[in-house]
Amino acid sequence: MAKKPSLGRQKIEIKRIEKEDSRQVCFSKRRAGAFKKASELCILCGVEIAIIVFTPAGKPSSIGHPSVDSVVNRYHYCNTPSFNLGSKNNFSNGTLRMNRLCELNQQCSELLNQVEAEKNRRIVINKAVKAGKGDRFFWAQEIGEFALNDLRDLKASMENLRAGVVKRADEILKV
Amino acid sequence: MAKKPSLGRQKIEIKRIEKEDSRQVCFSKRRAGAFKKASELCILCGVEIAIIVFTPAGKPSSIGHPSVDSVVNRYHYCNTPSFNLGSKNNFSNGTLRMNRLCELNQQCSELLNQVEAEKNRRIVINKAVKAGKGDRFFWAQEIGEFALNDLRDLKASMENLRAGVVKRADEILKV
DNA sequence: GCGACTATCTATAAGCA
DNA sequence: TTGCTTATAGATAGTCG
Repeated sequence: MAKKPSLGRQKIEIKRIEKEDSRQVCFSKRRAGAFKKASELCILCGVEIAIIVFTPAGKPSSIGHPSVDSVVNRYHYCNTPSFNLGSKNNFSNGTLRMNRLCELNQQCSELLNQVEAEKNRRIVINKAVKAGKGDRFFWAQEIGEFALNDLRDLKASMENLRAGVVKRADEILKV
Repeated sequence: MAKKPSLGRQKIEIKRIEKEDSRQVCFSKRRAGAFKKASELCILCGVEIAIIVFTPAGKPSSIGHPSVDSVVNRYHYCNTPSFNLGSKNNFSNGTLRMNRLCELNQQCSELLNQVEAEKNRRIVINKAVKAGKGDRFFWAQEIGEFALNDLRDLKASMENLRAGVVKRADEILKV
């Protein structure tokens, strides 16, 4: 009779794969997929891109157009205020520090944007909830509470982060 | 008569998209896809990864875990002959600073993940609201508004954080 | 670890809001 | 730019060799 050669692709949860073999296989396949995506993005949109990844075994693996180094250099260059360029040979500490601060700033900007977007979505949902007339939504209630708890944690994390930044900045200034 | 709501996804050739608008849209969507893939690879396989890409407009955009810089540094370290190790002690201050900043970067990454998780939950809630069509949802409404207030606070915190980072960065540059 | 294969799952092109 | 929808193209989990 008919056999089932394969169940086909199964849905998986995005969390660490515990089985080492599976993790390794997944890594190989997805790394290839990621590199391909990068390549396509590069060709389709004519942009520069670089990916650096470390295998589970800790070996570096990378791809870049025109090259990893050129992209990384351009990245550092872009994150370095132009008036620092004259003292390029002074790169040592200040510039590295600056890069990190700039990056942090950039990430925070992105977070801000996301929060803003999320806020707007909340407004929409609120309106929907008001307009709608639901019942038998116990499960939705649970979800709502989870989300709320998460937001509390998130807020706390942000506060810690801010405190850390301020403190660190103070330390730097003392030097 | 029957209309054609959409032809759905069309096959495209992997070559530079000439139409500028389309190229820009494609870039935005695929960059998001690529970043997501990187994030999944990172979580599923527990590896470090960084992507640096420049928008068609030339602006740098990046993602990295634990941070772009830490991955780039590790990459350089791996590609750097050991004779650089001798001057380790020269990094005394810088290294401590770097570690601290890396921690902050990591916190930022985690926050990003949390925001992402929140976004996903929102989608679930949204669908739930759409799917159901009952009434008396006042509790959900409260939750929604509470969350909204939290988001406002969160946004304010982030703005302060960013302002602090920018200010400190400026001060450092003056030195 | 590397391909091959299949059945699914996921990403996304196109068009519009 | 970002979101949403539809319908399809592309990626990949599970399995075998």
